[in-house]
Amino acid sequence: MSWTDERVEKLKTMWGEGKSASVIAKELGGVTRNAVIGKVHRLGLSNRTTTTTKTAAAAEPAKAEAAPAPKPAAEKPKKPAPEPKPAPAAAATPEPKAEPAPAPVHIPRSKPQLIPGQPLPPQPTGNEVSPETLANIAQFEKNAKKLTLMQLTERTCKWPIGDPATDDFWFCGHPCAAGKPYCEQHVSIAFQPMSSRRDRRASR
DNA sequence: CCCTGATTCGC
DNA sequence: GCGAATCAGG
Repeated sequence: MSWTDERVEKLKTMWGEGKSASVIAKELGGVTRNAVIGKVHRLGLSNRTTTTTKTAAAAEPAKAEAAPAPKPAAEKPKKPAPEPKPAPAAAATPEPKAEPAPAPVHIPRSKPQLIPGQPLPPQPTGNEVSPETLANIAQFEKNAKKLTLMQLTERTCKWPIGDPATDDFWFCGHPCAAGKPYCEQHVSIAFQPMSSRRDRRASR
């Protein structure tokens, strides 16, 4: 696959829309995310006010060019227009920038609601758990992996620990069973068939 | 571990 | 010019 005009244009458009390189690559097909990024750089439409690195921007303080554009007198009467390039991509970006994800985080210990029929509302219900188990969990959480939201995957326990309003907050991060959102420890207190709560007393 | 973009360098 | 490999941040 080569960079035809159409493909380049699509690349420009999508990049302008803030799509990630991998998404663009997938969309275009036949190219990798690296190819897309490489092309983006070659096209000169790099920084998009996005995340990551910025080492280049930071490491660019000592670059004071003395001769930006001397252009004294008529040299090349090729174009009377001083600025033929209005940079449409940048200009056509209203940038509403609405935060889509405020904090879809659930609070572990304060949700007495428990619907048995629900397929996957594994909301960590504040079920009454045996003190031992609770202490167990507490100890367990103390040496959790303390993963950040970014680091969570399908295989990491997504049990929130601490106060989301403070920096004293992280996710368990222990490996979780296939399909389960939490590790075994947290699964055990996450969904309790509520019948077990009654049984628990009987078993003691 | 997963993702992001940035940079390098052989082709 | 191209893009895989690598780097670096989150």
